[in-house]
Parts: sequence; structure tokens; C-alpha cells
Amino acid sequence: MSTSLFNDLARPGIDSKVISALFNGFGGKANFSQRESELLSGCLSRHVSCEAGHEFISSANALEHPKFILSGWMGRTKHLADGRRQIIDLYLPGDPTGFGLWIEASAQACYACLTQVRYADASTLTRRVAASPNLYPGLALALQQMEHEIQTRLIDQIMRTGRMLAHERMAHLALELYRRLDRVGLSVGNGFQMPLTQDQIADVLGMSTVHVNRTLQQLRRDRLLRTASGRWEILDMDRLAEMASGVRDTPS
Amino acid sequence: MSTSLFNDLARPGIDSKVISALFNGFGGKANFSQRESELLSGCLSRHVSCEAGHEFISSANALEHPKFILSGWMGRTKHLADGRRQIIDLYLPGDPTGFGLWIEASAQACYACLTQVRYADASTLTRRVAASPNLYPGLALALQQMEHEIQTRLIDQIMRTGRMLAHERMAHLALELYRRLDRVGLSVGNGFQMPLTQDQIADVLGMSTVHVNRTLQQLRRDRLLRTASGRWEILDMDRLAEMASGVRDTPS
DNA sequence: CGCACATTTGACGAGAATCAACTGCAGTGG
DNA sequence: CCACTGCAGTTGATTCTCGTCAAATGTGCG
Repeated sequence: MSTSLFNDLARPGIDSKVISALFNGFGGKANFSQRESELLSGCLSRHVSCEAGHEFISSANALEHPKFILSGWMGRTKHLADGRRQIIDLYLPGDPTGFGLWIEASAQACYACLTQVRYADASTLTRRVAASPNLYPGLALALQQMEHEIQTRLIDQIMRTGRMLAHERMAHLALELYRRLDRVGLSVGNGFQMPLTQDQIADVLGMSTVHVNRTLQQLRRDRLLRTASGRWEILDMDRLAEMASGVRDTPS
Repeated sequence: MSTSLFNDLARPGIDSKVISALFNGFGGKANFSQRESELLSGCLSRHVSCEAGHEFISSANALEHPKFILSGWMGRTKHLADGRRQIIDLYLPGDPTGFGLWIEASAQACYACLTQVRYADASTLTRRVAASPNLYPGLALALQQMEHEIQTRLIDQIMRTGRMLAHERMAHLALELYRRLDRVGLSVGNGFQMPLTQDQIADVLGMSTVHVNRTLQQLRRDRLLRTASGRWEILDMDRLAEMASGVRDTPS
């Protein structure tokens, strides 16, 4: 990793952590050469802002516009005919988004800004790496690892919505978010900033807003989670993990 | 496509359709060169049988053994601590399986034979294509398209388990299976052979066996589906598609 | 036949959705 | 300053979908 490169890019505060994480292989195990760091650096040098609620519609057969998220949260969403919404997958600061090269003709999903978002466009990076992967082996590897991680997250999401109870889903999600944010240095003690509304959480977990609220209350009563002023704090990592693994407790 | 090559491989009956479909790009849009057809042909020349119930456990960090399914159905499964099971994704004849190159250290999922299965090992094909994608552009493309199709299926699965009602899930699954089997020539009229037990369907859709049974009865009563002797027949494609899209009908 | 297995049925209860109202809070403007 | 607005969160009452348990029926097979 070439420290000098991202020092120019890092802004005071949270950004530097995110940018540093990106230079270290998007949370994977890849190492980048000088050439690769330069390509990445050029890509990250221009930031774009986007307000909460904005949606990037994926047109049929179009090449997606891949991005690196620098701050804020995004989500891939899909709707049913009567308006029910499901958030397929969440994208946090430091995550690459929209890197899937082939978009199916069928109505897929769209990317929505769940909060205000700042991102860097990665179209040229994608194109260069795809054109000559031999020149950018580290980036090519990191992108592949990233694709695999997304698949892992989708599988977890299927477990949550398919077979887990409400409080198990919530515990599982809390742990996933904590681990992902911790990896890019955005955890605060045993907690993290949680910008999502209960409505949005409901759309992630496939349940109603009211039930999200009641489930959170239960986790608070059981002293597993503290949720206050846009911040979640995990009070008992072990018991939360046990809950998320699907052990059916004897009711308290 | 070089017809002469797979004629040697095709066995009487259903197999020839599946093998022909594989030579035509795994249901994607890729075209294979002579060299690629030969590699594929070599890969498909040896068939392995595997009884129902057998599971391929994916060991941590191990390279999966990719396969082409020639007959029978497989599924990727994941379990919770107390035994609840979710079938993440189904693999039908003509589908490539286990092609994900990097398996995470964390307990992922395992591949289970849901029926008796015959398959062809694709390890060498995978290795060669990964080593020199320039020699096998068509295969490389087909594999990438295949990865993308799997992601699309996972997204559909999240929609089903996350936001759809029981009868909508069933309708949606029936249509997916019909389309996939039809693509490889395994549809029979408006129907197809359905080897899964109601238990297995329940684990796919994230519901209980009893409820699967009752939901199927409802679809039969509504003259949308006929299910008899291991065969499903779609009686009204349009209404089933409408149901699967999430339109809430006025109750009959 | 008898066995194993899949499907079907009924009764009951648990988990979650729905609807509607109410609270709390920050911002806004009179 | 305070009323007014908008939005997220909270609560209660009710309904509904679906799971659980247990038993019965059906089906293929050695």
C-alpha cells in the first residue's frame, strides 16, 4: 500500500478511514501495486454527492455505473406490483456498488440512496481492469472477492428472510452491520452509527415497521442492544451471536 | 456449435437435450469455438452418479468442485443451529454448480443432491479457462453470465421469502422452474417433471410442509396448477404470472 | 402383506401484519 | 415566544397468515 497516495485524498474525519480501507483491498486480501494504487487514486479523487431518496434505475442491458461509497448508505431495492418493497442488499461506506457487468433485460433491481451519499465513480477503473486484468491483478482479484462477498451477503439475507424469526433476523443484521463497519474503521466501541429508519430496516428484514419497533424493544429489554439517537450499541456480542445462529432459547 | 462433438456424448432420451443446451452456451448468449467445444466435450465425456441425499460439504477455503448437472436436481443448503433448513438455490439439469472460485472461511453452504443426480466434473475446465481466458473467450463469458444468473436467482429468492405471501411464492417458483427447464428442452407441454417432495419445496420457499400442501391445494382449486404424479402443469400462465408479480387480487 | 415414506387433514396457537391513534421532536414561520 | 407542520417512533386492538402437533390416508416396493 502506498500511503502517500491516499493522504492527498483523505479528508479530515471519517473519510480517511474509508479511503484507507479501499486502498487495502476493499476489505479483502488483495494487495495493490503502484500502478493499481494510482488508478484507484485517480478514481477516488472526484467525489459526487447525492441526496437521500435518489434512485439509480438500472436500465435494461445497460452497463451499470459502478461506484465506491465514501459516506452514507445505499441499498438495492426491488418492488412488487402493489408497492411492497424489499431491500435486497445494503451498501455501506467503503463498499463497491453496481459492479455487476451484465444487467439482465428483465427488470432487476435499482440502487437507492437510503441516506445522503457521497461516492466516487468507478466506471473508468472498471473498464481498465476488465480490459487488461493482467496489468491490474490486485484490483481484478479484489473485484472478484467483492463479488463473492456480495453473494455471501445475499445468502445470509435468504437465511434471514426465509427461516429466521423476527428477533433472530434483527440480531443477525446487527452483527453483520457491526462487522462490516468495524472492518473499515467505522465502529464506535461496540456500536456504530445507524442512519436507517425503522421503515427501511423493515424493508431489509422483510417485516412490518411496527414489528421492527417491537422487536427492537425486546432486544433492548433483554439488554442485548442499545439503540439511541441514531446509534446502535451491542451490549452482549455472544448472546446476540447465539440468537443470530438460530438456537431456540428457553423463553425467559 | 459443433454438432458432431456432442452427438458422441448424447445418450438416448433426455440427456441429449441437456448436453445440447450446454454446448449452446449454458442458456446464455455465448458461442463456443472449436477449441472450446473440445474442452467442454472432454469435460462432459465422463458421467458420475450420486444418490439422493448425498451432500458435498464445502470445506473452508477449499476450491469447490464445479460440476455440470446432467440429470437430477441439486440444491445449496444452509442450516440454523436448531436444525431449520433453507435451500438457498436450486440447480437443474444443464446448470453449472459450484463454480464460485473463492469459498469463504466462514461456514457457507453445502450442495445437496435432492434427487439422484448424474453430473460431469468440471474442475479441469474451470482451471484451464481461469488460467487462460483468452484461449476460451466464449467459455469465460458463459461462466460470467452464469454467475450473474445465479445472482439474479438469489435476488428472486429474497423477494419470495422476504415480501411475498405463500401462494405468491409458489406461483413465482413454479414459473421460474418452468422457464429454466423449458430453456433446456425439459418442459412437457405447459408443465415439467417435479421431483421435489413438499418437504424440500418448503425448505426452498421458507415455509412449513403443511402450508406448502395447503397452498398447492389452493392453486389447484383455482385452476392455476395441476400437480399429479411427480409432474406440474401450469394451467393459466398469465394468471400465475400476475400472482407472482404481487398483484393483490380481490378475494374470490 | 408390511414397511417406509409422502401427502393430506383437523385443531390449535404463535408470530406477525394491519389499522389507527398518539407521542416526541426538530424545524419553520408567524 | 409559541403554534404549526412533518416525520420517526411508539402503542393498543384486532385480524390474519402461517407454524406446530398429531393423526390419518395414500403410495410404491421388497
